[in-house]
Amino acid sequence: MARPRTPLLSRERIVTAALQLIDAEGLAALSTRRLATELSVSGPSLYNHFATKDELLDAVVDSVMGEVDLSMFGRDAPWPAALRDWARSYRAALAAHPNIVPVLAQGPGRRPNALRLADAVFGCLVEAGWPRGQATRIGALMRYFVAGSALASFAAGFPEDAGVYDAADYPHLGEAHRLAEHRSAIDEGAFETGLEALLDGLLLRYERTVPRP
Amino acid sequence: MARPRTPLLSRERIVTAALQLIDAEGLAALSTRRLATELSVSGPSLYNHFATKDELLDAVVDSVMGEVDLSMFGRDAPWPAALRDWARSYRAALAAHPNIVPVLAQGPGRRPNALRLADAVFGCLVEAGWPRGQATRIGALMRYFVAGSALASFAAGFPEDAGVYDAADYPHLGEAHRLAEHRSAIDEGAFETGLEALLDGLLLRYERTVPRP
DNA sequence: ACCTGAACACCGTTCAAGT
DNA sequence: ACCTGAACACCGTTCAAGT
Repeated sequence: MARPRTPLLSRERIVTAALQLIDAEGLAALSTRRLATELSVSGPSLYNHFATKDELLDAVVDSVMGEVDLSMFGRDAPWPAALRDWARSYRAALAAHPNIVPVLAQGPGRRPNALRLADAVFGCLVEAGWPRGQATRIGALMRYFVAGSALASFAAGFPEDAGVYDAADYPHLGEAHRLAEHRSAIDEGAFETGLEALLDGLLLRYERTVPRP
Repeated sequence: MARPRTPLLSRERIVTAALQLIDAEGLAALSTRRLATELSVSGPSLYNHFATKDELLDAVVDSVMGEVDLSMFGRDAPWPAALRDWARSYRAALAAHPNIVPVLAQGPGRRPNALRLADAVFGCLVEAGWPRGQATRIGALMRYFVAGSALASFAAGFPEDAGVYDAADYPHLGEAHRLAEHRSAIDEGAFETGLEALLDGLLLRYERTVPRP
């Protein structure tokens, strides 16, 4: 067939299909050939739109970042409230696509939405009176916490069969096999507890170090 | 040659070589064939010791977990101090092997060292008077923070060329290209700031909710 | 510019064969 | 029990060829 009159593919169509595949079958299921098949196209076609598979994955991550709400930073709410809302929105975006989270390891890179996000958080903190160095650190540590909560989903990995938890080896884990029953509730609770602790701790530091306006 | 008198391989030798390869050249460089070559052995030999590549990766992660110091939990230090020491040791272990961090996504699974670690933290908190539900959450959220700090190394991904940060697009990131210069210092500072904030916040909660002994 | 089929070097894994 | 070579189905990517 060669080149069609109207292009069969676009970066956007490819990214959408890739994310769907990753969501449905996991990161390992995403091969360029499989993805091409899903798009009714031959394997090498993708290389007209992305130079490498890594570049495609980068775009997929950035599309997830694009789902994160940043509007709370434009409403001059107090910074802890804005940070709380943003962290929840960020976590919700990652939790909706858990299989992509390991790819976050590459850092913000050149992804426009990731940079927009970093910019918004940093701007909010500086405007609130945080010194720029502190604002950088706080932006980073909030990202740590959110990314970690999406990556290291705690309950998810505990085997469900009680036999694993030999009492002699793990004296305190006797009921850990029950965790799997309500894993998402535990992750949610741990996230909320950690978020509040983090904000409380940061507020203490703020009162100690930032002069009143 | 077939079977040698004394085995050429062992799980331990394979895990050590795999971690070395991952540290030196990244996760993508670890193929079963490449690893086998590194061990002067033919590809399929590994399957006498691990059922799949995933099982091997699991063992590699657990060996890193084995580097985490847990001795602070046996010294009846106050729980915030023990948690602080443990978090630092945990982070140091992951920072020493950053390329393996994405694999943590699989959760503690059946990895004995990961389970031992979860057990120690949980036990310390329960002994300090935290209700079991809270202790579970706190163990999880501490892991989130540490895993996230190793995964989402904030500064690492910022491109070094200033041209990326068009002032119109990212009004607050004008100096972000300088981050790369001292990325590890920033990550370290963000981790320490977050850790203190987290512990301060948890201590507040402790004083509010846990009755004095 | 954008798609195709053929091709290259490389995967993870299975299996029969050897000792 | 533990290693080997051969084989299978599958990768990411390149490239010349087509419109």
